[in-house]
Amino acid sequence: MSDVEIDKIDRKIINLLQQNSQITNLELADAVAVSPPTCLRRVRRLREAGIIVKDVSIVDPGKLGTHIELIVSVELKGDDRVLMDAFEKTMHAHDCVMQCYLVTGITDYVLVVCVKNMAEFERFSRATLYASPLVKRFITLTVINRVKYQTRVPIEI
Amino acid sequence: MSDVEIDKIDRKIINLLQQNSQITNLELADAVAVSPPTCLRRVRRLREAGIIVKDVSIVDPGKLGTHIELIVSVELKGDDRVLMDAFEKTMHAHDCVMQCYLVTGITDYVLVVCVKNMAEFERFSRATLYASPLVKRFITLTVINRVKYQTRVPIEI
DNA sequence: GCTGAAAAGTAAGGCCC
DNA sequence: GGGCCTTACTTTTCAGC
Repeated sequence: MSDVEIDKIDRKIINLLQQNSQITNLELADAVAVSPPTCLRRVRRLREAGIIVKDVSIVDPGKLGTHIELIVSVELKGDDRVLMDAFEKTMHAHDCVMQCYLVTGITDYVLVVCVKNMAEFERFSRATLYASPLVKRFITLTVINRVKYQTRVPIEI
Repeated sequence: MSDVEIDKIDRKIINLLQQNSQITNLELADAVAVSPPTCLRRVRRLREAGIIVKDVSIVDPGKLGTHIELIVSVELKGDDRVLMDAFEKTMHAHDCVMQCYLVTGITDYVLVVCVKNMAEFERFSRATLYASPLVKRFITLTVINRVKYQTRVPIEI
């Protein structure tokens, strides 16, 4: 949790691991010009500091049968933090909610939802959005095409 | 590219790798109850088929100094596919665009943008949104809190 | 033909400098 | 922070079902 010093080499390591976490420690060490043990120590430090959260495989949902992506804009009735916590907990509980953002502007929450079919979305919206005393209304946008999807956070060297 | 048969074991493998791609082949093989070589062959097949696209480290942007996330809703003037292709190319070219979705509904594109500060967003919007002959108007929502961020696509076993 | 078993190659991770 | 060595995982080859 405590702030950790991040130097140029660390940033290079983060950038490379964000693009390919399968890279071997030897290749990584070579790319950032330090010895393998040093590189390993740095990577471990970044993990322990919670800067590198986890390593995951990215899957192409289009190759896995039918799936629909939706973007839902949720407008709230009020700003009761207790109700909002409950709402956020519900979002965490539902696997189909890929992303959930609390925002300022013309709406309050923006969700990215991934479902197998509209029946599943119907069930989800009934269970969470219609059911919530906090939700005033919501607007659903259907994703035609996921033009860009990048997990990499831009980091300046 | 060609469609590949995906059975229950493959789906289990995908689910596990989506949660942790650092798992060893031995652990993975054990978890899905096949031998390590068989497991390795299956993982390789999933990669070659483009189902597993890549492996990445997930970083906590909050731990890397200042950063602002924005959600931009872009409304177009028309639906000229040539201009849209140009717009999408621009989105790919800009590192700060984390996600870009083409959608149906009250808007046309939804972007998730990550910048260091508002000056950077200003530059980005001038270079891409204001500059585009295709963009009618856009609405910017500032992310207060990234409530949920999941890369895992839900897969039924 | 696909799966599991054993062996060889290779990288990770600890220890000392 | 870098070099060496042990350990363990990956990965190929081969035999069996």
